Amino acid sequence: MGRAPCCDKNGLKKGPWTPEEDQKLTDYIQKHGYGNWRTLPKNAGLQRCGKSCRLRWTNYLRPDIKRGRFSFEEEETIIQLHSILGNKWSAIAGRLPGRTDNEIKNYWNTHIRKRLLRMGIDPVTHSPRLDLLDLSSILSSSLYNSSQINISRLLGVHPTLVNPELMRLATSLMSSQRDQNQNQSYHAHQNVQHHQINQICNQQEAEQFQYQQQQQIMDHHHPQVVEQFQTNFSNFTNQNDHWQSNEMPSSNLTQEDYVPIPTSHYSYYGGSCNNSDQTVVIDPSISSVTNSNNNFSFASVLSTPSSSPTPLNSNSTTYNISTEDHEIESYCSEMLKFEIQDILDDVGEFM
DNA sequence: AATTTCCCCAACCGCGAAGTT
DNA sequence: TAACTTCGCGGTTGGGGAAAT
Repeated sequence: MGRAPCCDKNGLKKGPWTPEEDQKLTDYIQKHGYGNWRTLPKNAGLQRCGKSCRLRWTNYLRPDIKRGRFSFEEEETIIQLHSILGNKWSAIAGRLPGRTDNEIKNYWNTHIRKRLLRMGIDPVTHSPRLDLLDLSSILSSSLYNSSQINISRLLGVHPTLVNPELMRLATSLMSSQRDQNQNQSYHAHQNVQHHQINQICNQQEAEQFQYQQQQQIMDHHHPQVVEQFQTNFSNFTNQNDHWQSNEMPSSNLTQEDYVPIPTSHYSYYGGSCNNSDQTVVIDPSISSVTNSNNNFSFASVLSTPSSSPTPLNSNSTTYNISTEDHEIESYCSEMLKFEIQDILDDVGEFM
């Protein structure tokens, strides 16, 4: 309903805070608490609006704020939570003691998001960029009979930014697609979707549903490939014993903090592919990956997404990669290549 | 050394939710 | 129940420092 008058209309100060202002605000809050933000600046002798004071306190002056670079564990937690919550920065911040929503938001936009893009992972959906595209519908309309598919041109991506294995996978998928009947079992698929809608019981699942629909396009058109992807990822995690299911990350997360992940879309964690199952799956990516380089969780960047309004940047953007960024990125890239290669092998056998 | 471009992040803005009268 | 106030959130902006030219 009503809106608080803007600071401008009252001639209040805007812009960067001075040390004197910081001191006044800190002193006042330490003595009286913040109570009513609207009246606080007047009482504290500040020519600021309450909103500005609140922001300054919560994002900068609060004594429990942790400063400095985000740790691997914090990054992992952010990515994991973002995959579940989307751009709910305050909710994510609530799981990261000492970090503010603003700080996490900034860090996401300036570091993590770019890194995921470089790795070919959509920061909105947390899925490999390829399956975001609904390639089947794009290609079936215009390039259905083409033997050579220029994926990078279709995506508007510079070829060097596309993992060649992903390119191969896309081509393979499109080749198999060519032989399939577009309308095959479509109505059965719709019934499954309807059933799933009825199963959606909480908001987070509802947020995931839109993405699930995209995934189900893949499920519908390429169930064998999807199943192989699952199986391979499961095999990989078992073989390498990387997932330490009893361990928790350094954050305060507990198992109860993780929402059940519906298995109606294909899972990167090796869960069931059965569309009608509603098995509760605890996300194994909460466990750290023990690795000589770092303990960044690969699964966390491939986990179940939620809708997010964050727009994708142009893929043609080039980035400077810091040493630490590069370590994380190269580790994840190697794991991604491992998976894709296995899938390709199995797809080859299947075809 | 000067200028331009890029990048980060503190701060602002607008909106909806929640609370109060 | 409507009108109003306050709070908190997410998206965006722009100043300033760093890097590139």
